[in-house]
Amino acid sequence: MVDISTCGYKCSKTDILKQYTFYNDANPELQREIETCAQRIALEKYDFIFQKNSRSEYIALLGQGKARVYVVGDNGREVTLYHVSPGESCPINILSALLNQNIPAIAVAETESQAVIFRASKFMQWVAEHHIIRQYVLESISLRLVSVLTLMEDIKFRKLDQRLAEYLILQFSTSNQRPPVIESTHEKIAAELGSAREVISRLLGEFERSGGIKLARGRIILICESALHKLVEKKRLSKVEYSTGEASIA
Amino acid sequence: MVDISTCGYKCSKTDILKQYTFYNDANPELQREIETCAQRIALEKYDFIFQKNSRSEYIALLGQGKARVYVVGDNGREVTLYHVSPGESCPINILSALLNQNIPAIAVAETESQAVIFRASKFMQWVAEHHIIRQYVLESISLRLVSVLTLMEDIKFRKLDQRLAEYLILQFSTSNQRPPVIESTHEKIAAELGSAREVISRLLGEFERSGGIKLARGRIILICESALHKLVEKKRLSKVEYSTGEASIA
DNA sequence: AATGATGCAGTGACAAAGTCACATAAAATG
DNA sequence: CATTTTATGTGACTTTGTCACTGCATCATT
Repeated sequence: MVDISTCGYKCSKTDILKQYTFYNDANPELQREIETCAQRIALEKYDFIFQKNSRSEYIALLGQGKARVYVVGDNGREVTLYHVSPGESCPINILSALLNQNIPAIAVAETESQAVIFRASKFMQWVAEHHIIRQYVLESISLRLVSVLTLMEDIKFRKLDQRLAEYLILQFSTSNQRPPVIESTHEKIAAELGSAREVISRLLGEFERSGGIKLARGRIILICESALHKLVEKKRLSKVEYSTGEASIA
Repeated sequence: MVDISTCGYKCSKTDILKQYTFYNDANPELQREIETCAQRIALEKYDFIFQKNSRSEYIALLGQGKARVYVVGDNGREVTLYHVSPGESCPINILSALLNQNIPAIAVAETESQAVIFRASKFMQWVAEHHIIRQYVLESISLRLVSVLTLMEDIKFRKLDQRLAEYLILQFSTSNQRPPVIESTHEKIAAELGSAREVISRLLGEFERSGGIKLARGRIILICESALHKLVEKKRLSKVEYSTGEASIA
């Protein structure tokens, strides 16, 4: 656990809160109340934020760092549901805390992180009293619900090589090295995509042989981005053909 | 579209609303307002309730019948996300309507159905003003989020034969015939489980050969329930072993 | 009763992905 | 530099999905 008193940089409660729209849009009175109720916590890399089937009376908002929310199967395989960055929130946390229900997933800090937490009861009161907070909660839930459904579609309907190529392109794009590099293991990539390590290794091997990337231990180097793009585009004729229902609310 | 004026049985707005806890728990004044704002609609079997990427300014509550909410892939394969029965609600509908966002799934009436609808703006107002409504909305969202995550785990981590056997047992248990019968096609079962028809056919063939069921066109007859239970139990040692995180809000 | 149309189920060959049991190799540690 | 840990490679096999069919039951129409 990081000693809070010693960390001065980008670490005050308000610095964290300022990254959240609902705080910025709140009236000064509410802002002051939010500040007062916020408790600071620090997380080290790989700290658990919540565990499956546990309960929490706190809602956490990340100010720095990144969290990964995922589910695990009996065999130890994982599927990453989504990542939470500063300014975002986690509906699993919010809903479970507000309703005091078992948490149906796991969250860990992917990096050293700074956050504030609120008692669920206090937060629920704000949800009741302030349209801004209510809107924020509903929007963040909706956002993640959509992303989880998209993930579901990806997992069921898209080929793994396409998803992997897409993932690599995205990760390369966040690299500041030249040529772009991903510092990760096959194991971690498998957990991201909900696959098995061996399968990822095999596919990466193919990608390497076809000249798109170069593999090294714990590192993937981009050689030819268009080769990866070709993999993603392969078979992607989106069918947008609706049968017309009779009665409908939409 | 069924002619509303001619249907007398179990069809008044209040009959529908009485199946919802938030209505029953509401004060008389709110009850009256809900009744006033509710508009009746009738749905025939296979009517679409909402389409993917459409929008709706209405929130629908089912009073009779059943709806299926699902996603479809390019190849036409489907995954059923959940079913909505009277007294329940659909967070995809609620969230999309309240936030006026694109609907990320499809819903159809599985049977002839009766429902009431509300304008989203009115409903949002109730969410703001009444704790009962707010609680209902959050609870129903949470319920479905958990069920979708459970579905995700099932899809990724459990073998199809186990899921199928479990599904059959559940369906047989709702049959009022002796011996129990499921009136459905392999195609529909595949859509429920997010698999392909051929795969379901194969597995059902195995189940028949091993004496658990008897197959007929559009019909599955239960022969030996314990044979199915054996399939479900096969490999199911739930691992409940937590690694203990350092800092945690739960 | 014969004719087709339609929807449902069965099958065989193959491809994609997951599983298992290893071997090997690169870093990290002492 | 020897040992341990962690990451990766690989082959054999199972499960699931895909494709291209075939056959068969049911229903409606001659």
